[in-house]
Amino acid sequence: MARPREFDTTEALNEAMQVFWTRGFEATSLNDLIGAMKLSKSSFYDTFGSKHEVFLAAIEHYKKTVTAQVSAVSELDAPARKLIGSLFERAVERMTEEDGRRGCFLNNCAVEVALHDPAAAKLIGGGFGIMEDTFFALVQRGQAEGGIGAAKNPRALARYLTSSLNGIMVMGKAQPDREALSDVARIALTVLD
Amino acid sequence: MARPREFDTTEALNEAMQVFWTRGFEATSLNDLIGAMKLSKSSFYDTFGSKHEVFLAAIEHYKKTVTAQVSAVSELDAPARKLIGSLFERAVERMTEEDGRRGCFLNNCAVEVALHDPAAAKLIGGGFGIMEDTFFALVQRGQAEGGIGAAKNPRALARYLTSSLNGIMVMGKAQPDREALSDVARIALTVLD
DNA sequence: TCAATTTAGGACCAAATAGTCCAAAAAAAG
DNA sequence: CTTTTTTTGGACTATTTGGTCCTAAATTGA
Repeated sequence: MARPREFDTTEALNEAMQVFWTRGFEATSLNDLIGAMKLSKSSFYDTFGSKHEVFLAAIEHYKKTVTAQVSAVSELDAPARKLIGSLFERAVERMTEEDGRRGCFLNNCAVEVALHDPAAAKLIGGGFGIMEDTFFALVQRGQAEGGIGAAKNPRALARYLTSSLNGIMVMGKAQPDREALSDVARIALTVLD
Repeated sequence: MARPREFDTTEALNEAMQVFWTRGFEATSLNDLIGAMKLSKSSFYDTFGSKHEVFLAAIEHYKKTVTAQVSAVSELDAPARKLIGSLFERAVERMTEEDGRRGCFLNNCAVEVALHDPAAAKLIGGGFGIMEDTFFALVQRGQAEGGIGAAKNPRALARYLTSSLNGIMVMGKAQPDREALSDVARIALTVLD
């Protein structure tokens, strides 16, 4: 049952996430997975149960790692409004880079499977919730600092920012045009005035 | 070669679009398709060539039909700003109805296949372009009418609106919460002030 | 009604799918 | 070094995949 000492379950999960991220759930085959995770078929089923279970675990893994990165950015010593801006900027930039065009894993999953996979939908919803909470904290900070209009409902603003970021990433999939995406990001953030 | 007189290619394409729309490209099988299109396998390949070609044709079909509906709305006799608002409202409403949760076909396709299917990506980009143009016309009208701030770049605003609508639909996939989506839509439109 | 054309059904195909199972290798523990 | 525990590779399964092809049925126009 226990894996050999040097086997890193988290790392394998990370590889699985990468594959699902770039190819999507349906287009990822078992062979793709065990290839990326560097384990045998038998070990795969031993340890993870099924393709679907790995998929759910990969979403969970994404939430832990990527949202942690975003949270880290949000705690940098800079005006909150500026940090929000840089999160948007980075998204635009990534959508116009070759390896960044796969966008946000949660976004991809939401669109591809949420409708037919309730378990995944729940995890994805939770992931968006984390993003929202991150923005919420930033907005509150920004309102205290004065960089963001204090009259607005910070929870609604946080939702809006999460949604906007997702919109930019969808647009970037079909039209990875930096100018256009920059326009969108810039305008989206004027709401914070 | 020619189909029997009463066979409606456009209607078959419409059925194909419905299936791709609700299931996505990868998850749609040949049997799903010929079942929905009500045609034999041989006729399918005779007439449409391959699954992928039907997929592209379905995207094209969507552009013709759905974007035409949107254009129709945009020509109603009401303030442009109001019309934009009702387009957003309708999107929110649809994302919270059972059969509307599949969202926007272009959005789904962009996220699922654009990265790996250049032919599809091109069509999808064109589709977003049509949406953008529709918003562009509305924004210009709104600016002339005075309902939309005249100082802003209408092209950039149109891009922003397209992106925002897509963002709402992604959020709706995982969190079909009407209140939350309404919040987002309302805030998104404050940009037009 | 007859002959030409077009369609449908389904047999068939090779490849790929997710998943099972076991014998053998390898590692760990003593 | 031996025994026990783990892990592996790959054979195997049953099903499904997209796609081809041919025969028989149906529809057509005359």
